[in-house]
Amino acid sequence: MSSLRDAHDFEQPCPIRDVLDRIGDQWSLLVLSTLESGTFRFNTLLREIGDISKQMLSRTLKQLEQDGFVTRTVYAEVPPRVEYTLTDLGRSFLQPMQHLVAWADENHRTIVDARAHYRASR
Amino acid sequence: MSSLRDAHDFEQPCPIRDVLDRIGDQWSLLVLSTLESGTFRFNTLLREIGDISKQMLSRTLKQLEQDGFVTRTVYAEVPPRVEYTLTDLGRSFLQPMQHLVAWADENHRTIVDARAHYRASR
DNA sequence: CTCAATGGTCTAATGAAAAGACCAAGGCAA
DNA sequence: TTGCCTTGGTCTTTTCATTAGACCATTGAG
Repeated sequence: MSSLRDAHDFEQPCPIRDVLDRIGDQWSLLVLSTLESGTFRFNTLLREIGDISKQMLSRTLKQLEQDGFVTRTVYAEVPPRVEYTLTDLGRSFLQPMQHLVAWADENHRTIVDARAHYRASR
Repeated sequence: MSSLRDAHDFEQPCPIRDVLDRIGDQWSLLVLSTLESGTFRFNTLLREIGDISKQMLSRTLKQLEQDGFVTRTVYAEVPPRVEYTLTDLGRSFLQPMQHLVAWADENHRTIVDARAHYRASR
């Protein structure tokens, strides 16, 4: 198993850095976790997420589709209907993410306190 | 335990979103994982990471210090010596990250293949 | 006396992201 | 028949973050 640090030994495109580059942006995680609860149309996703722009949702979905996390299905209707849903890969990715979520829950207070303490000591 | 999605129920600052906002940027993870292997001075970190700018390293370290992931120690020498090291919190954070790293290793090929397939089907 | 090294900060140029106008196609109402 | 509505995007403009690189104070070495 490689470590995060190996990201700089560019023998090949490094797995972690490659994955984090895609997933570690502003929106991917939020889109993936929204899709966790089912299939969504474009505009529904937009409303669900709330503070993402059309452009970024479009771009993020395109990347996620490209990397095999999400499938895009177009129905030949008017007005058009396009549905997005998680692939098995996408679902499996959310599993390690849960560890991170759990950690965040456990340690959030500590972090908030650290910030308060930092500000107090300026 | 809250889910990633709860990020939008702004009762309080949501743990996950709060943590991801800080940690999910371009550099924090890379800095943290570099510090995993010990204590570093500013310029050494700069060289270790390689493609980060002074400004961003400075800013990233300041945030990590603020959130309690990293300690900053200044020695009254000339030229100045400033050392950065992980706190217990910082080290504990890298634990759930390992799950993500492992996932990336396991699934990287699948992702690369998905990309190739996507490109092929344009 | 000058030069190098450290840990930064400041400024100017570049790149990415957000906001919102715009588009095509057909259904529906008047 | 003339609008107007809806969807899923894209294009353009403005704003914001990031980068590259100059600059700074200090002092020990040559």
